[in-house]
Amino acid sequence: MKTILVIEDDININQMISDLLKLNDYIPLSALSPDEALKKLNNKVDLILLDLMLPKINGKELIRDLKQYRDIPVIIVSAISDVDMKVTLFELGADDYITKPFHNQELLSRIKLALKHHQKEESELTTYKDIVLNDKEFQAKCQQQDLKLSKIEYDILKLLITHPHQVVTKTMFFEQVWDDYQSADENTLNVHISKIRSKLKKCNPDEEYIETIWKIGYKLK
Amino acid sequence: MKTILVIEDDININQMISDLLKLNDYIPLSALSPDEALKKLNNKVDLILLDLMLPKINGKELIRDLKQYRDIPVIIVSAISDVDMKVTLFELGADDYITKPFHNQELLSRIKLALKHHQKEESELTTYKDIVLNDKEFQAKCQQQDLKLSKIEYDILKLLITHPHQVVTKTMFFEQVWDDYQSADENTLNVHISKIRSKLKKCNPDEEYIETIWKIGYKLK
DNA sequence: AAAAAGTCTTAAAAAACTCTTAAAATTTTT
DNA sequence: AAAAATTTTAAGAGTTTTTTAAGACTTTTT
Repeated sequence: MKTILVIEDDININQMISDLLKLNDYIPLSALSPDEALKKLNNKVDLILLDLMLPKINGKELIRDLKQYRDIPVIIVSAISDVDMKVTLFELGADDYITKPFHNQELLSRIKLALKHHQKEESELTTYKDIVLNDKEFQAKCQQQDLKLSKIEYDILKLLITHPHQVVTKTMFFEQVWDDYQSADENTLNVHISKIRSKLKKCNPDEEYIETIWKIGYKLK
Repeated sequence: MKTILVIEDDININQMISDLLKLNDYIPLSALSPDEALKKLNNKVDLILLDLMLPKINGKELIRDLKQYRDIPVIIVSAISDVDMKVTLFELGADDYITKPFHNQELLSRIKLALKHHQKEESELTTYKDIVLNDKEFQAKCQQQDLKLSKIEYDILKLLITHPHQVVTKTMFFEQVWDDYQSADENTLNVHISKIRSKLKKCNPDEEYIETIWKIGYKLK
């Protein structure tokens, strides 16, 4: 169930959109002003429908503020067909727009599409607890801090995170992390695990991540 | 004046759209079938309006064929509101879609938007921090000063700048900068990076631009 | 409870990779 | 065809990563 924040000052339109969303298995949240919208962001919000209410509010600023906290897809609902403004909104991070009056089906389509797009982008990240691996940037973070892993350390952690709760055997490490697993030494693996643990501990001393499975391997707990 | 190829098997609708485009200072080209469309691509075409005519034609294949030749923005005109299909079309390179029946103004807006988006991507300027690449003049500037890069150096920097914050792997460099990436030598890449760095440092000694990602490649930080 | 086997941590050695510089080879321009 | 510019090759210095090794520690087995 996805939660959608509807930012629209006309209480009737807001109600209408909310009802439509509810009918289609979304959880609507209403906000009649930008301030109210920012407060509602404390809830889990998966997508934002934003009426620009021009010229009352500054769309640029609002989108920046909305996106600052978390990367939530934003669809602009706009009465005007001012294309230049739309371009600017896109540049700022609006993901799509729809002009009033619109067909309900059209709105629902664009919502579904934006959610799928966003999900796809998120899927490029690998996460476990507060650890986030970003392959594109080759960056491992824990508690938003950079972990500064070497390539082998990164590969080892990645293998663990892509097998959450499962035991990753030593053989699996040797096969996947080292090209030539014949020459692999268990001690070497130990040392790398130890280093990863100490780096994780520096970031978050209260959490234990890697569990030793005696004689077999390691797993994330 | 932008040329728009209208692919739509219903001759009346095709005519109607073409008239609308002509009234709004576009040059319409009509195609009633995929085959005809591909032939018309010999003309200068800036944008494609594609009616899916489902299930008669395979949208996936057609978009791939249309885009293969040149990267032209494609807007899907669709009678159905099959969102999953739309997602696939997006993945294949459709840039936007509009569902029938649509308002003329809405169609024109989306065309204008797609053209702008595309132009922006194609536009000559690529920037990162105080580095500016100008493809048309083949000139790289930093702090307004000319960097005097060679072709390979320019290509390397361009590849980095078009992937900000992402790691550009050595393989990516070899594939994109050198035609034959088999013969590529890592040492050669090192030397070019070194030269780019020294030229950047001359321009702006206080900034570090290119970060080495050990065993993987480089990235802009 | 002692011995054996396995694991952890640390530091140092070894290996792998990168950087810079200069000279050789190639390509482009004059 | 010579000159200029670019690209590649090569080599040594420098850096980072990976492995090795040793002693302390933990779990399992006897």
